Amino acid sequence: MIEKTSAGAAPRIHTSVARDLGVAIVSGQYQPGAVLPGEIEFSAQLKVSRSAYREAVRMLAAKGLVESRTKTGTRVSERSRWNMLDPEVLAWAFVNEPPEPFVRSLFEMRLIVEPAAAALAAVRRTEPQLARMGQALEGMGRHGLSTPEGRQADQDFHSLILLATGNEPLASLSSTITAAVRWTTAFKYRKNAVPRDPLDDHGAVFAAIAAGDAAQAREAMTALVSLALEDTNTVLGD
Amino acid sequence: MIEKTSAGAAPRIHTSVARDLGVAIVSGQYQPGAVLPGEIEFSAQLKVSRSAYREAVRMLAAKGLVESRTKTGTRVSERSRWNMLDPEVLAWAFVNEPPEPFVRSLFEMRLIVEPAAAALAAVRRTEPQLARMGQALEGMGRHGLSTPEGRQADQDFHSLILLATGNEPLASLSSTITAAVRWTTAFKYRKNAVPRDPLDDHGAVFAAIAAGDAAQAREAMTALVSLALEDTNTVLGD
DNA sequence: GCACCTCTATTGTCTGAGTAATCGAGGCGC
DNA sequence: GCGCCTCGATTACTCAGACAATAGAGGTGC
Repeated sequence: MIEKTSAGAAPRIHTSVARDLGVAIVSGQYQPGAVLPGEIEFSAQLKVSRSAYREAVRMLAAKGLVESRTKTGTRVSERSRWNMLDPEVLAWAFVNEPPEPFVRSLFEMRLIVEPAAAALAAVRRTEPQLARMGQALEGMGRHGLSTPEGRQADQDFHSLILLATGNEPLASLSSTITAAVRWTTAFKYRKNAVPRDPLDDHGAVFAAIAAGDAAQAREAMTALVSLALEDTNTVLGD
Repeated sequence: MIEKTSAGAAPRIHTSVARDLGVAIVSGQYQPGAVLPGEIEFSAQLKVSRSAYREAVRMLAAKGLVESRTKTGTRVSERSRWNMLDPEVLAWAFVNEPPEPFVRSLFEMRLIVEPAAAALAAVRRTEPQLARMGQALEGMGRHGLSTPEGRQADQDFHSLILLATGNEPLASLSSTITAAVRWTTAFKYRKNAVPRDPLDDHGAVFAAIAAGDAAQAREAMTALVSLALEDTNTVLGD
């Protein structure tokens, strides 16, 4: 839950190279099918050793962004092979302003997954999980979404619901969805379009989950995400 | 769609080391929190160079399975950080018989995602996509699920539906879900529990999508996955 | 007992060399 | 001319060895 992001992260070269290349790829700077310069040339150009460069490429390959073959070289994979659900890939997609259809797609996915997850969580959540949801909700109310603490609490809330489904693959979507929540929220605030206070919506979801009412939880979560999508649409000028 | 798996794949050392380690981790041979032996010792033990070993570790780190820190060493991450939706991780999970709750979780996820995807596909699919779905369906009927060709057609069918949603993040679940379809089907047949012919179920989904009937598509897909889950339950002895 | 310092073990980074696989060109037979 | 085969060059892959940087452990002084 409490992800320590920037603090203790020692800057490792292969990681930053992977990040830079990854951002360049997902933002379209390298089109799918394009071949990267050879290892020796490219690593020299980036002012890093071949080993560090190769490790970076391995990371990108593990996320489906590139494929390396002897003689052919390293080429950018087709978009359909990209692992868009990988939290890092998603984060890279939001470094530059992502295309509007992509943001809508994320909300569409949330509208599919989160209501169902809320329904499952309503009947499966344990007491400690419920307590932590309450704490997150309280944190949202206390700090507000304009502060990092409040946003963290928001993400925690959504994450906890997915966790409470007791479904591990579904919980893996947690990092993806919280990333989506994080970036779209930041996006909205960057545009100075501060929407309604979403605390009531979250409260309704929490109440339904606390009551163990699956149908109500599904409905409340649907409303929550729909309203968030509306807000985003307003910002995007729909 | 047509994934060339084993054919032209040259065996690269870092890939096979990553696979072996990945399988060992997801099958619980290395518990979360456990630290792997040091690079030098472990790479020597595996009879590979340190560079190859490090590249393998970078791949595992990219999938969230391990975390490396100086001095601390490389340790297996908490399960909640694992990228279970990564196609390779999922494949690794099925190398050894995965725990039963995990298989159920996958079906639960399919039950959430696929009906919604079918509904979207019904209203968004293009004619070429519909044609390819028809071909896949025909391929299933012609070869049957006992042949690799028939199973491939089955996976293609499900994959095409996710693709036809026009939702990129959702389409990323395609490889995950087809992997789930692949392994559970193989699992069932390995147990010699050949179930009903699922062709009619698929036909109903196809018809609804062809007709552009979203509600009907959702319903038919729900029925399809539910029946598949029932079959699996029978095999698992529920 | 506590704060600080040193020391050591471990990953991170770099360099340079040699290996293996693959694609394309050129030669050969028909 | 056309198809097949051989050969060579290009590229990623693998290996070995060295040094740097960092974060813990353990000792030291107060």
